[in-house]
Amino acid sequence: MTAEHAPRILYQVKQVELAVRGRLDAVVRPHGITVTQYTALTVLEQHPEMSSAQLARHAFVSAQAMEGIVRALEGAGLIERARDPQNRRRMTISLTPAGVALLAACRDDVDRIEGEAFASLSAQQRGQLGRWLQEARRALEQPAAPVD
Amino acid sequence: MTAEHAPRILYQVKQVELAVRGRLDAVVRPHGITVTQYTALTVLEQHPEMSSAQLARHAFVSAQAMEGIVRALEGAGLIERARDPQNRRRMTISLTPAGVALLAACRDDVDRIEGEAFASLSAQQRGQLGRWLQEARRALEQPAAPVD
DNA sequence: CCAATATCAGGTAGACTGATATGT
DNA sequence: CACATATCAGTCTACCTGATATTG
Repeated sequence: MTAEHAPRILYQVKQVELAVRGRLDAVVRPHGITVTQYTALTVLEQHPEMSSAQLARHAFVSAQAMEGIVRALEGAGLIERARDPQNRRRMTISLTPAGVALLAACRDDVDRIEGEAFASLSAQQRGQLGRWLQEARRALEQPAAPVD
Repeated sequence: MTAEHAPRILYQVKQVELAVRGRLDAVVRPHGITVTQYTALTVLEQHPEMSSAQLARHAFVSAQAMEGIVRALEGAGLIERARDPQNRRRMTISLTPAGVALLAACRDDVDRIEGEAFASLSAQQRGQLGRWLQEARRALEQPAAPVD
């Protein structure tokens, strides 16, 4: 009845993301990249050999937007692209040794932020949280049945 | 031993945020605002009478960055600012009827996205998830004890 | 004088739409 | 010819740093 409007879980997700962004920026900026570029690197770490177009769909942005990010990472020598022999229009992206090294250099600092964020949760609870979030992303990934 | 690097929870949070952004954009863009501006409105809904500087700290961005967002919302007639009689340097922000109406107009669509994202979770599990995320934000908010 | 707030100015990054070239 | 991919160009939003005025 009262228009109290309890915060949504999506609101909480956004709030955590906002809180993390600044901390992450402080970690990755000294390495010369932005948080967005770092995120793209971590996606490539999880999903090797993606193309820029696949990466764009994965991040729910336009191919042109991802192109800019990929070009920046390529210019910095953190990734390299090669024509896919199977599909000559595709360029498969892979991390260079420098890219792998950058991720390794950030790993401890990022783990520390994660540890801080979820300090009060047991390993089991963290697993549960991760699975719920993974399921949420999966659910949002597939386009909703058109209401039409 | 193997450098398998299981995805972090922070990675999952970011992935959900990426997935939500596009969906949210489709909801709020027809109302003439951006996702960032919408987020600021929802923060004001949860925390009335904040100043732009407070809003900036809440979102972990600079006062100047939030100024631009606030000015856009003010220009669109969704918020209004008034000098705080207690502190004449502060401008307290409040939602206008138009701002309240915009949030109301988006509510069902956003609830639908949230329902989709967490369809597989019980009400109890959603409560647990929300509390864990709220705790994570709170933990990240307070600056870590300087390692020094 | 110092701290906080608001705000101007200029710069970069990341997102968009539109258009083009090429390969399947 | 349709579709996917890569990429150029222009524009807008959202962030940044630096500087300034005002108030506490």
